[in-house]
Amino acid sequence: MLVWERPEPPDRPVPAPLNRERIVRTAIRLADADGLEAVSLRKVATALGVGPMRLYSYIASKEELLDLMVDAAYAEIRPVGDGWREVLRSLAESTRQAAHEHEWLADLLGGRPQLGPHALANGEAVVARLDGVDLDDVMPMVAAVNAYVIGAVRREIAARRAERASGMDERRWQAALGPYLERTFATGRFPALATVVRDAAHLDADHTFRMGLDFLLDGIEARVSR
Amino acid sequence: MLVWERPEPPDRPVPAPLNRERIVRTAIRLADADGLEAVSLRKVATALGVGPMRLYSYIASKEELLDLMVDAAYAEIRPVGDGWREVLRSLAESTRQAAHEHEWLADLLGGRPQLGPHALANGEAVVARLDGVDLDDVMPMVAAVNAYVIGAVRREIAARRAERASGMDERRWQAALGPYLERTFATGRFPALATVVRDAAHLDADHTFRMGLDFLLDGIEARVSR
DNA sequence: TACGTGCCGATACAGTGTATCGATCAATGC
DNA sequence: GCATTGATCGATACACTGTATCGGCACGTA
Repeated sequence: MLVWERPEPPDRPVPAPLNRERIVRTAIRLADADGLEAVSLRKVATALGVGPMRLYSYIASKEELLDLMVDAAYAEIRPVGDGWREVLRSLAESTRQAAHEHEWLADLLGGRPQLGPHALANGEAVVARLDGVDLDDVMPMVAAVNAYVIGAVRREIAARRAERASGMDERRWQAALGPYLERTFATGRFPALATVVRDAAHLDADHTFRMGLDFLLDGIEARVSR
Repeated sequence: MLVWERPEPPDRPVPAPLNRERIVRTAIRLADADGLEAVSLRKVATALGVGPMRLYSYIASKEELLDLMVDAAYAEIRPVGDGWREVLRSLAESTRQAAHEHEWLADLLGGRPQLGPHALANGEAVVARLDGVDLDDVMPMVAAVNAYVIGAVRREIAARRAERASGMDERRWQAALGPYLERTFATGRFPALATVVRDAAHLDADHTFRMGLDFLLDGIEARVSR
């Protein structure tokens, strides 16, 4: 077969100059699309058109890559507003929104200390906007809000995934979980819980998040201006 | 070589009757000793003296094993006390204590919906003790406390691990982290943060946890008795 | 041109979760 | 009592993981 008849080999991904940013962006793209378990050094490397070991010039371990991903996400989390209440609320809401856009964040947030530049810049932005607050109150306030957000977001994303996993539509979810809870409650072993689940008002995710956040901010207000 | 000269083979671990409880207890023992990454189906099976695939008669996947571990841990989390404030505080404190005894809990809490019998029994115990509270307030209150605890405990355990990992003593930790922060702050890019870290009072883990919890409970109080 | 040197990445290794399917054993039918 | 069937169990295998190793290559220097 002559050259002319043979098709050219497909374009290889050009060995573009590598750097941490490109690596992290690629990993985030994979994680956004298919979750954290889709992020392996081999897959990231393949997507970049390089061998797996190439990445080890830029990171020392996979954990470092995950740290870099989280720090990159922190770049999207910026509090705005005036006054400590607005600032903390906006910190919480924008963290939550980042986790909605990058569900894998829910798996990583709070899992390791965040000391990267964007995380620190985020802390700086928050603290700088709390300038009216007593210096000794700043850290506890921010820590409490962050703790609440991390936990709330984890539960929210976990619930979302469970729904999604039980068949793509919400029909099956109710078909699978509803009966289980019905049967469980029917045993009579959880009467108080059954009553609450059956009779109390059910808030959606947004309202649940905001209500908890309001609790917290109200409580902070009571202490800060005591 | 005659039989008499040949040593008997070493005692095999007797193929003790298997059940989920033994499997879960073994997995928890491994996780307590060496962390979650020490829990592999092979290691659990080996510790039980059986082949890996044997476990699949009792669980459908590793995730199910982790779910069972979390549910087993919930058996140790029981709120006590009278009045919603005492109950919620005790829920928070006993959850935190369980995570101190089983650090791997910090990795799993909030990661998947908890619908196991012990988790439900825990919910039942909490809700049953909140009988004075308006029915529509119960879930938001409990959800908020749980969210806070999950986040707070994750951060606390993460910090503890970081210290422990940077050399067994605390010397190296300060030798490694202190200078990094010093250098970072010395750049002048995080002035407000630097001021707080350097000049504000530093609470230990216990006080930080309780302070955040107090914020939250105060805020709940404001709403519940409005 | 010859030599030393540093680095890059192919290969290899030990480990993972789990699908597969042949061997084994109990129960059943004659 | 024996043959056959059926179910069950677990050894083997597979695809994949993170990362250590080290041969070979390119490059800078003598």
